[in-house]
Amino acid sequence: MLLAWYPEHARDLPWRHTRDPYRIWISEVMLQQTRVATVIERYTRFTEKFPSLLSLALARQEDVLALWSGLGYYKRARLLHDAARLVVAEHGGSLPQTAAELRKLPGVGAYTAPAIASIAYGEPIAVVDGNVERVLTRLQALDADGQRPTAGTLQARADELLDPESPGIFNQAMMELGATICLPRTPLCTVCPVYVYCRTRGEHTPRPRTQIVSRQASYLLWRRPFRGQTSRVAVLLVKRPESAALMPGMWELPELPEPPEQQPILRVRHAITTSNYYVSVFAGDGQIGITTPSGTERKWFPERKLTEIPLTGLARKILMRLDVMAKPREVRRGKALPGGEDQPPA
DNA sequence: GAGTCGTGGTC
DNA sequence: TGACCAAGACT
Repeated sequence: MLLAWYPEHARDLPWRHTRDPYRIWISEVMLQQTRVATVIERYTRFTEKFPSLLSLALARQEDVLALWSGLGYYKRARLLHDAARLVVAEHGGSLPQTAAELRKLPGVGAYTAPAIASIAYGEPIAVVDGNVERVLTRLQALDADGQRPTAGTLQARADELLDPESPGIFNQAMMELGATICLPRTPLCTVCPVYVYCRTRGEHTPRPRTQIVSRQASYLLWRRPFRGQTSRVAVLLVKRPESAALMPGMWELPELPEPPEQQPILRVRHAITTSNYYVSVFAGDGQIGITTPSGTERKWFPERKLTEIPLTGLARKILMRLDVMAKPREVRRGKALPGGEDQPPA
């Protein structure tokens, strides 16, 4: 029933048009904790720039991170790059073909290994992601005792249900069901293809979350002509230390310890995992001193270089809102965005 | 096993 | 507006 439902209702996604294990791998890593809609555009750009595992392995880490900028969880990009080099060095450039072997690659965990193995190589092994967990928990009332089922229980139940003839399709169908029908808040039980088998019909206790705290931050946007050319503008950026726990080695605007006595040119809210940052951006002109920790690299970047360096998501957001940085080309419907929409208030 | 790591969309 | 949360991995 699920296998019959899937072809009719599956979304048309770029990575469903390929059987290239490398591309499946890229898509799975990008999709980790990241929405499909966000990944689509990034996947396309990434695979255009790095069309093969070898091209990725040969790339500089900075160029990989630049393409990842804004996607979040930058450790994924580093581990992906490390894994690509490892595959070239130790596996002759071809991905391992079993979940057990794939699992040994950095960044390939309990979900991603079976996902690649089943989708790209047809190994009969079930995936358990957030969707599958929710679907199974509801379908079989696995939290009837008030406890969330363990990973082992979920994997066992999923493997029991798996169709060994079409493991890749089955796995994607389970995830698709969770993503489009068996939704977290309001499951669409009336159109669910497995409604008659469902023990709960949507009852489900969500997992507890860690609390969000609010913080404030001020940043400086300092622009000046680039190499004396009045037609080109450069922006001052600082590089986060390689030792930083958060976003190491990525470029951002200089942060101000205190908000200066002037009106900000932009206010934005930016959520970073467990913190909500209320950010003010001030125009710099050399009057506002910036004190960066010793050893921190500072550099003036011309506008056109900004797309080529690993910026933090917040820096990208600020530079795009203030029209310093061009927005990435709009793909959908071929409708070019008129520049300069979403202007900040004066 | 719980904390941590980013971000943008949605309601 | 603010809380929720997405095809998780790692420590």
